[in-house]
Amino acid sequence: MIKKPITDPEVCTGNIRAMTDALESLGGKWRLLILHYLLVRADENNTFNKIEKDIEGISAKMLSKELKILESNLLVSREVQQSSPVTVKYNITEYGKQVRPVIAALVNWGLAHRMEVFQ
Amino acid sequence: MIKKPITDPEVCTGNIRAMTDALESLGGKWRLLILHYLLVRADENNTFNKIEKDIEGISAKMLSKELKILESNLLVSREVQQSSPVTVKYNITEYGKQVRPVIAALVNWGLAHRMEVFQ
DNA sequence: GTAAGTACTAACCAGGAGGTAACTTAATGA
DNA sequence: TCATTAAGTTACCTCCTGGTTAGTACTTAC
Repeated sequence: MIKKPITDPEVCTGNIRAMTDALESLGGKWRLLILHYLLVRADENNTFNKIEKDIEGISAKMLSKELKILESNLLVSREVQQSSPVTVKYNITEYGKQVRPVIAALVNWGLAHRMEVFQ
Repeated sequence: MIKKPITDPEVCTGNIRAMTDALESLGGKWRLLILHYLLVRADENNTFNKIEKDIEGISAKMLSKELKILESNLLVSREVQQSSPVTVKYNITEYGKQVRPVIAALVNWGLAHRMEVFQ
């Protein structure tokens, strides 16, 4: 029930910009799904192929592209492992873990919405 | 720090579906901005033209389309007022107010992200 | 030498999201 | 009579997202 900060016009325009920023960085079909995947599997050996197989429906092209963007936004780390053949390990960064509340809010809303709309 | 529900594979697939649902219903460039607008101005006289003028950059076409979708998802109410010319009042529903945590999470993340990326 | 595994990349394409501008309908007021 | 206002709608266009299919570079195993 934080009334003042939300209704204050100045804070509001800041909030709108913040939300636009967030939608820009986290929007799209795959980005939050990838982050969710890596969040649940932090510190596991999340290689490119493993992620591609586990996230239903994603193509190599999209995975590669989205991982690059997430990496450039410091949300995901990329580590080449000198095995043979060379594998690449992706993990969520400590900073990236801050998306947890966003994902939690969406998951909660999604669960409640399914209840509401489909009885 | 809810570990069990998040790492439990069965709950996880449910979570993924929930998040997909949420992204489907709330995704896109305008929907959350409209909901944010109506959330801040609950019970005000939010007519079509007023919303169109206040939300920077949105066109009548997009506003009309998105409001229809939000209404069909029970997030927004539409009320025709018998003035002349006839005006239409839009408001967020009680159910729609449940998006508040989603918006709050995005706003918080957006603010923090701006700090991180732009120092 | 060839097949398979890993991590991509390139080329091509379709659909849809979203932008722009003009038009509609109905009532009112000058 | 003409302009104005509110709430859309329609037609048209563009660009981006994302899908599909191949192909590349490298290394090891057979």
